[in-house]
Amino acid sequence: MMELYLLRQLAAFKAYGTLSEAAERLYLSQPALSRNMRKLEEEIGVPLFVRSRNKLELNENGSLTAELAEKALSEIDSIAKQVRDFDRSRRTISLGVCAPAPIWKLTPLLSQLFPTMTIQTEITEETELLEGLYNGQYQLIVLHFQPDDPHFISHACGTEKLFFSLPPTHRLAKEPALSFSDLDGENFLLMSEIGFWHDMTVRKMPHSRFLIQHDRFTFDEIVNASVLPSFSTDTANAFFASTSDRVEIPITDEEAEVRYFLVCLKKQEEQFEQVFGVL
Amino acid sequence: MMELYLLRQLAAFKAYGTLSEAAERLYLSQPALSRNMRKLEEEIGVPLFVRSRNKLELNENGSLTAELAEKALSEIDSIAKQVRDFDRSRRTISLGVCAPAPIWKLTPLLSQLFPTMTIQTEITEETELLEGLYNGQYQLIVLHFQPDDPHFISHACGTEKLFFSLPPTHRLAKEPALSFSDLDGENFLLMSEIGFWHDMTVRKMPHSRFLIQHDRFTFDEIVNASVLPSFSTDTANAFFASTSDRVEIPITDEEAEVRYFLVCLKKQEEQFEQVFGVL
DNA sequence: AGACCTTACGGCCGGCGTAACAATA
DNA sequence: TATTGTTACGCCGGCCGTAAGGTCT
Repeated sequence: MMELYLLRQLAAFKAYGTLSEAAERLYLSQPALSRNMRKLEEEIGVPLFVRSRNKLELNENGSLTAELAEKALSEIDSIAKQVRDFDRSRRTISLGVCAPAPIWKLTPLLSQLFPTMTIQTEITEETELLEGLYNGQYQLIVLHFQPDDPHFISHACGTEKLFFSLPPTHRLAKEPALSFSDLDGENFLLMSEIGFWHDMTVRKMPHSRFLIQHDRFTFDEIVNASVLPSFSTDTANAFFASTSDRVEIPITDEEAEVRYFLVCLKKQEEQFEQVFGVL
Repeated sequence: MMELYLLRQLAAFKAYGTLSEAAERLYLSQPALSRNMRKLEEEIGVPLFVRSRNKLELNENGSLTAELAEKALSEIDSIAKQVRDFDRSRRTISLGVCAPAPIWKLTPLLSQLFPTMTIQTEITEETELLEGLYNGQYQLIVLHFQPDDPHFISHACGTEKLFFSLPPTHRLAKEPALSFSDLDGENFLLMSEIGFWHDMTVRKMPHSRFLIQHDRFTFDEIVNASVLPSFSTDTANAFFASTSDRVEIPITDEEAEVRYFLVCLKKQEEQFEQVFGVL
């Protein structure tokens, strides 16, 4: 009955070359290691070492054994990790979204409907979302359009409308509505991690520069303390009361208003039907 | 440090369904197994079982663990075998031949030149010999023709000439020479394990039947006690003095005399150059 | 009552460390 | 002399078995 500690010790001997060195690395006395290598040799029943009077080396059998041992050991050692990962994935709902807004509504909802599950969210781009839904990385995704893949099932889960957020002193602050092109060329303050909104604004205002802030608090402070234009959305305002004196001006381009769709694999429809029911 | 006996025990529990049954199969007390399954669970750190008051079942984590364990265990258990096989193959020269005669000369020769090696011989057919030489199953093969594959190196290693062996009373026993066709239709006594000679005689004498004997002693006795024709060869006669009163008549067909060639892989030429030198 | 799992307690075997020795460079 | 490997001896932790108890059918 091949014992694991012998294989570990053999692998260490192969790695470190001498019994003394290997024993030290293994936190083991050197005589113990010497004994155990003999034991392994006897157990397998063929010579694994060439023994000079005070030198020990692996022969071909020993090298082969050590290689096989390394492979088997790494497999054994990975078992616990694989099982833990599997367990965690079983207890986790991974939600991939194309923008932050859907998270604000869906996370509390999912937590309530699946109280034993951990809700994990990730903002990334469309292609990654679709791929991730296929390969099981996400159980649920939110897109800003309705996918037509028959393997998916989807349901509208809210809208979001983008506004310019201008200081009252801005030359266009009195306008009732504006288009992207009206402010194209001005520099904007922008949060990072806003999903597709980033790509959209960059695309619609190719002459503007966007000053990316990674920290929400910093962003708010700079917005209040500067005259740089920025963006806000109806959804964001509903969730986070803002104390700034900024003027919010609707954007007339049709891309400035999006409908979100919550999507899951058809074969997981049953698992999430409650969620779709509530929406 | 994942211990193997725990995985073995888990695999047994999966296989037999209850702790009691598994413990019995493992020659282990049932409480010990119960304890150990708990220990494994704690070591991995996630629940592996669903525990009713007096029932224990694997949950999904447990099933996964058991599967991974089975795989890893079979790998571990095969290590010793793999190493023993490797060691044996290292100490063995496998010689594949197309007929028995070359064995008689080559086996003693190889034993003498490689006194620490075991010489293993096998009679099989041409295609297997060539394939076996390629894939390492044989280090040396003997064919009855010279192969032209550039990966091989070959050297003539003797000839063998086939004779009819007829009782003195046979109607053709006085002929100085005969061809296969002269005796086609008669029933022959034939040894098994004679390699290509079997196919050749069957092919050259399609109307004859061949009475196959697997035992040499039986064959000799029947030859002496019957009037059935059989075969002999010059090489066989040189190695094994025969006491029968049979008449040996040369066979005129050109296929009745063959030249043998010893073949090895070119890249192993060095290892066997002594052998080729002696031939 | 019988089958199953769990907890508690004590024994024992196996792997380890210390010590002492032999050989090489 | 310093380093390496081997042999001898006694300790101790961990795994096991027995015994006893609880739950379900």
